[in-house]
Amino acid sequence: MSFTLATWNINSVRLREGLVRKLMEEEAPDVLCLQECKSPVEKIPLEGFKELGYTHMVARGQKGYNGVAIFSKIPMEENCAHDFADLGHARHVAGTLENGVTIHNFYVPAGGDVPDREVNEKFGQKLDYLTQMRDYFKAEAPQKSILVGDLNIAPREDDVWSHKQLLKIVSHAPIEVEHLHDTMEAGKWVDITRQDIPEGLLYSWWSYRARDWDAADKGRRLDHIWATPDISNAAHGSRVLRAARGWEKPSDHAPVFATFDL
DNA sequence: ATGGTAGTGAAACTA
Repeated sequence: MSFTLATWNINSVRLREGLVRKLMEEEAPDVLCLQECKSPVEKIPLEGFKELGYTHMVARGQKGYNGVAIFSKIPMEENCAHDFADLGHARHVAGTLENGVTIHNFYVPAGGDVPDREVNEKFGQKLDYLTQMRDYFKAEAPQKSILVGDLNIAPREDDVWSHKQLLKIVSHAPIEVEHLHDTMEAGKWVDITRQDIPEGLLYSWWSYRARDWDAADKGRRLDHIWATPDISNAAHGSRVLRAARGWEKPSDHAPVFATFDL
């Protein structure tokens, strides 16, 4: 079977229910992973999504902040949910599809403004979160698994509009990129987006604060799709739906897609 | 060096 998966930081699933439905109707991924739902699970507007065929959901939520959800047209059961770094935040949930593929959906802490844990507690929490992710995947090698989400790190030079100017900016600082690579290695994860699109500038996020995000194009690739080696060669068709950043009342993130032929 | 915008929820926090 073949299935298409998308990951999108929606920045409020209730405010942007209409945009989620638009994506479901126009792009129709089999599985849609959302981050920053900013909603308790019981207030997620399920009905409209169900009508479009997304009859399965696993989610974790809280009031006002964070929140992750996976919507699927394919039968899916909850696998697990972890509170890495013990922040008490809804930042991870995992589901297993009926084909045996497990999907981990993450919203990694943004990490505040200063890339130094000595002066910025939030940056320390981000590094600790990544370290615990690493240890979790090192303890038991994930198999037939996909990891997606807003990882809040743009690891490569061509994942940002200016490598040089962002070296001291949280999301592209060397220490956090190192932590992300450690997490990747621990689970033998393959970066599917860059497997499919190995060359060139590629972004999934553009700040709300830019005067003209499209013309300025000062983006970063913060949203990722990874897979374990046993299914990584089944992946193809990766893309970023940049157009969604230009929709009315948009999220500051664009959805990222990949297709798996299994 | 600063401020620019957005969401939640009704001030201050987070991004």
